[in-house]
Amino acid sequence: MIPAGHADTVRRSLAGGPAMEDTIISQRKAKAEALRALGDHPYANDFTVTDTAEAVLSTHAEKTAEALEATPIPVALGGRVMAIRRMGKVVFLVVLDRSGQIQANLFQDQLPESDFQRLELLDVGDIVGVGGIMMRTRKGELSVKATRFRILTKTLRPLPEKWHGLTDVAVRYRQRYVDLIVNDDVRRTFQARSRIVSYIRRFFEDRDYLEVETPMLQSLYGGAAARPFVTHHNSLDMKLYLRIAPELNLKRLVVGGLHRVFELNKNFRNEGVSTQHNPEFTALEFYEAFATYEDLMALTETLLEGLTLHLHGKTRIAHGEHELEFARPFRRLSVYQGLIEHAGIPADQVNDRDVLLAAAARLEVAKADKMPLGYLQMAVFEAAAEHLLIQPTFVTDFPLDVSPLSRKKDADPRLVDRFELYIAGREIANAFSELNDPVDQHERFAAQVAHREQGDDEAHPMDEDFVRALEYGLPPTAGEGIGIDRLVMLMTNSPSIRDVLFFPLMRPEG
RNA sequence: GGGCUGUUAGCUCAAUGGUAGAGCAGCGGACUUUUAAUCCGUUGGUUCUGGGUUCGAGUCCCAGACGGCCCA
Repeated sequence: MIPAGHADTVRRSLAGGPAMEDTIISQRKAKAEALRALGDHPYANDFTVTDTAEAVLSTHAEKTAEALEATPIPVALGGRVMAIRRMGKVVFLVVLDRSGQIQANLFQDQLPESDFQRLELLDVGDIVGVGGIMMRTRKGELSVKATRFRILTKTLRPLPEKWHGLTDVAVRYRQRYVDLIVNDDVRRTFQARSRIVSYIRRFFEDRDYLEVETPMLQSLYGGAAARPFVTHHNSLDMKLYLRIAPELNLKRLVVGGLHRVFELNKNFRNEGVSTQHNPEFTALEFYEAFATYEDLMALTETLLEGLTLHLHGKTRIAHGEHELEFARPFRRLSVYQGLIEHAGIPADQVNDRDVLLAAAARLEVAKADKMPLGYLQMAVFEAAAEHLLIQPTFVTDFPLDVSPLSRKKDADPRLVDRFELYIAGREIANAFSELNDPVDQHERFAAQVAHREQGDDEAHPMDEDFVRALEYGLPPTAGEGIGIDRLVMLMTNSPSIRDVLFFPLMRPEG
């Protein structure tokens, strides 16, 4: 039995603290000390785990109780106790490991006496090691008949209630470790995220792309229309920006002869927080020399169709109230077509400022009168069409104004060879044939600087070194960025970006 | 930034302006095939924080903190 002195310590602590949480913690600390008194380390690391729950359950799924008894199958599992059902001389545990849950059956007459006694010091949430053989219960549940049992890590805090779990979103995000323990779907979402990232890496590696990493800390930011975070380097005493995109550095690498590169990494944009936005987010960018934006549409279709099949075994998946179909080919819609079809702009007036302004007013677009033509066209397009683009749709042929890094269309220099992929009403990808004319690039930067001087604080800054790189010759190249968080949201049917980020940005706890 | 809304035991939730409760968890006990085990007994509260109104505030008012939803 447990020495009376230590059992008393446990009981005495019941009289304890003013708050229940403190009482529970002091009770459990007393249990940890009682384990020590019995010669057990309450934070042991010498239990050898040879099996996982999912593997043993699936391997022996077909075996009958008799077969398991005739041919004993030894297993050793380690995991967290999610439930304890005490029946006197038998105790049932639900143990959760990295693969899933399994029941362990602890019969008093199957265990060393000391192991069975340790159950008195066990709480839900503790990490345990269980050794034994596989068996089936009377109800047929494939489970472990324990011949060894140890508490490997004594926990001090109680888990949320087993039935309702943890639902307070603020606590779920701040204490994601608890969320991950008790909410299976959260664990599955992040497992899916990992599979998505790994599939993408393999996809590009298989196509002879080189994965690279370029700086997050930059003395000059660029590659997107966004406001940056600013920081400071102490010993160099210089202002630094967190990158808003890796685009310009990746194109420098293509200039350097790395003709197929991708980077899958973080970007930082100084903007608000919403169900679609986190200031820190993950993006894939890839660049392929001697390719065009048309080639990238085909590549993107292949990537997403393959990814959907890989994850779901089919190309049609549920997302919120919609069903999304990822089978190739995806719909194509030019910006002009969108203005005509969804904003009611007559075909011969898509460049008519007054007609667009009237549409903007009708669609309640703010500050439309101050916008240059291309910005106005996009604002009207987004207000009228964006939310209608549920099935994967390539929006093509963007106005030059809003595309300072894209190649002009040979057939119409007011437009560029660019597309954005919309799915479920949201922008998922942005791609274009790269502008590689250094003189044109310099002029585009100058135009952006002019926009900035007129108050557009998201306008692109001048980057003289990037122009110099182009002067050495960027081969004809197409590049694309894909928002990984938003892609994971689509693939895991998650309504908020916070559901696919382990630790979304939060204000500090009060 | 604006509007609406939430915060009560470790967790999930109740409570006409009138003694803050339940279930789960915890603690004591019974129980050798349970499955949200069951049964008996029982502990536990800065009602987010600070003011105010009131004989009396979890509840009404004001301010603040931290969330959520919608809008910009």
